[in-house]
Amino acid sequence: MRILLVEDNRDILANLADYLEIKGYTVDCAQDGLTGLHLAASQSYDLAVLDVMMPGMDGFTLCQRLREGRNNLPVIMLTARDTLDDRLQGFSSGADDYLVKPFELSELAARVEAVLRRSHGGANRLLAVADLTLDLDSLEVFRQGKAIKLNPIGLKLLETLMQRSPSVVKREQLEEAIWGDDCPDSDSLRSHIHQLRQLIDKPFDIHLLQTVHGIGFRLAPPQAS
Amino acid sequence: MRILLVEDNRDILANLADYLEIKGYTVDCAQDGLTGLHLAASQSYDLAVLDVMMPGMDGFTLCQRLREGRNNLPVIMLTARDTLDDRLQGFSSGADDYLVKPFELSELAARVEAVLRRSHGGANRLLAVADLTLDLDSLEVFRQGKAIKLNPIGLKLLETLMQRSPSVVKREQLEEAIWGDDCPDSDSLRSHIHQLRQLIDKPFDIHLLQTVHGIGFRLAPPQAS
DNA sequence: GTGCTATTGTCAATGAAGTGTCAAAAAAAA
DNA sequence: TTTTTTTTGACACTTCATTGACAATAGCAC
Repeated sequence: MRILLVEDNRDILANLADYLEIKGYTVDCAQDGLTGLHLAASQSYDLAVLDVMMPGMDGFTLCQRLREGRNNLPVIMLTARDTLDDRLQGFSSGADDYLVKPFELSELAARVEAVLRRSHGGANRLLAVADLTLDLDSLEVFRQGKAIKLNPIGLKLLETLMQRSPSVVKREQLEEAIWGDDCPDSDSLRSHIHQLRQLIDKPFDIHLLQTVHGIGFRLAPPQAS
Repeated sequence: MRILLVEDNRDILANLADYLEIKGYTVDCAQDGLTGLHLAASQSYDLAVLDVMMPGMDGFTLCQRLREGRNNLPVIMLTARDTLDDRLQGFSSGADDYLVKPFELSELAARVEAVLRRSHGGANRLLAVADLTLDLDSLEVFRQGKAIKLNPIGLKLLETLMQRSPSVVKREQLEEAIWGDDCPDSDSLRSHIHQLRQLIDKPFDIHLLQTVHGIGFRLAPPQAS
């Protein structure tokens, strides 16, 4: 696991770096925000630990830059207790966790471990088909970066289709996935498929939700196997 | 607060002792491990600060003896920078924290404060979602630097939502988190969610507490992945 | 190709279920 | 007691699921 550590105080920096290395992490250090940003851009890290108070680019700004440019690199912020209140409004910069100075090193280790667990092996189950994604934990649906709001049934339908993509899913299988054993009399599956199409396909050029006449439906880019 | 300080170098010992006493602690000193052990056995301390390199009984051994004999006296170890193995051994012997020489006195004070706060109070856990924070020890809630006062149920609700953020938390999970197995007959969860919204979302522009119809609620900034 | 039939797409309306809101009663705490 | 917290019920409102009707399409037999 690689950690990027940005902290302007040389002693604290050395202390934290030593400790994290003892814990088995590979640590790269920077003493100012700009250096940290460059490192983050040129290297690949699993986690960034940023001090808030730094000359030049402060931790908040650095965190925001990281969030803009790269994929979601987890961030832990270090902040002094007496500046906590004033700076809370800057906390929308998107850090994953915060640590108030002074803190124990073991506390830092616990946070690092927790954040890494959450971001890596964590319960972040994400389904993706082409440019369509479904996060099974937050139940957020995105296509081409746009958020899409779905009903519970729409979500269940999409989940089933995505999990089996690009296979065809039979109507009966879809109905069972939604209603279990007691399906409604008339086939209201049609309506739900229609509604799902309206939301995930209609606003876009490429249509992913395809009908296989007499059998069922499949979710896949056209002419894929 | 009583601190036991064990350090063989007379000058350093005096320096540290003076500083800690200025900071308001009561400090007992020992210049070797055996004396330190006797003091620890006969007196009652809140914290021990031990040098690693000492003639006779070294800091590690002393730390282990302390751990064997007495209840959990918190220990901070002082170790030289160039001895990495020492540090590893320090943690296996059960120290709560350690400091690499040379260090600033203010750094020592910070560690002492942190260790004492944890051993007396709880761990300093701070949950954060966007600009909303919840300190699990003091049970203080802040948003944009403003303090927010919450009921016990509101706190429990917020804690559960923050811990799982940005995942959706099902109604049943929230109800179980609050009431355990015997939930109230009617769904008073609605009222509590409503009240929580009034306090943490209504006064602000960005609403964090989102409802996922038919499923539950989630605490997250809108549209964020 | 033509016509027939089963299947599917489309849409609006209905009723059901879930939710937001508020205030008063009940319970608990101070 | 007084105060705070929690529960409950009522009502309005939103969202959802289901249904039925009709049009459009695909597949099949001829």
